[in-house]
Amino acid sequence: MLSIDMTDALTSSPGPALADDASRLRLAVMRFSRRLRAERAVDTMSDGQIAVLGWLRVKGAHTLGELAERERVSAPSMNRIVNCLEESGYVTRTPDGKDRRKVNIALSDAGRDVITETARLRDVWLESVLSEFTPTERAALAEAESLLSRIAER
Amino acid sequence: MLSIDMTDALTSSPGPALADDASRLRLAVMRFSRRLRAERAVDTMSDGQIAVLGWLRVKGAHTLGELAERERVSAPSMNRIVNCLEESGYVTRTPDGKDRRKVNIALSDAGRDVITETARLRDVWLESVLSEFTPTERAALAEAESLLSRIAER
DNA sequence: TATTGTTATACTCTATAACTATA
DNA sequence: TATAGTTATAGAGTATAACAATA
Repeated sequence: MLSIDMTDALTSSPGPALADDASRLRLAVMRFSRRLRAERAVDTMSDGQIAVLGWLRVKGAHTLGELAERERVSAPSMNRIVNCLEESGYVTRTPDGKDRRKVNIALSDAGRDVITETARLRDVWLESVLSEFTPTERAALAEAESLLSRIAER
Repeated sequence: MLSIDMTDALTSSPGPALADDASRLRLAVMRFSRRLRAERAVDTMSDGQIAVLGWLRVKGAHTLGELAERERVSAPSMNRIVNCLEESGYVTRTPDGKDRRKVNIALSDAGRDVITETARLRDVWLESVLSEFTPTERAALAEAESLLSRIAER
């Protein structure tokens, strides 16, 4: 039977070490996301709503299907998120001129304001934690952010 | 040493850069966790169940309250998770000898088998992604795993 | 007929409040 | 009275299936 050394770091060799690294990374990310969720009780926007507004702010208008694919949720789930945002006046729906089946979803002025402020509020806790880290550790987390995003897009 | 894109990097100065880093890290982790969730359709165990079995395997028996605190969920939520695991025969409940209010939850033999196999299945995808990364990138992710765990424990 | 978006419905996970048993 | 665990209930988020409009 295999005995796996839990102290192993990531190595360039394949096998048990790699499987263990994958497992540890998965568990760490899941715990982290739950911890982050525990900090969001102060505001009223869901993870999905904030992710969509943040994405629209950076990348501009997208169709519902594009947003669903981007956030890795089903079309009905994304529709529900967009409905909430529209009711709040944070996004607008505009039928596409060329393909009238499509609907372009864009950030309103109110949406732009609220994503800036809400994201700030949600980040207060994480920011305070990061401020206590060393520059080296923060650089490592910046690197990780990039790598995690790359993995998530696969 | 790590190669870091300075337009994205965490810097040692406080202020907007730090807030932006926190925001980006948060969004990346949330997307990653959703992506990971999408890979679990093949099996029937929830994130919480897997996290608990994995923790019990490494750390041995714990009370319900300890597990709830560890996983950052409420006691009723953890109770529900443990109920499912007990019905499946993967954990056992044993009243504590010294304080009869407490209940020790321990991995059964079947639980030990299933966590080993299930974790392996769930890690197949992530492992295949990691195998295509460079040793430097994988070292960065190992470092991130440690840092994310530290943050989650705050 | 295929695709985009939407609605209807049900399921999972989570939390708060209330309850039981023990300290 | 306080604490550990459990039960009852409700809310948020998600998915699949079915439907409508357009290509």
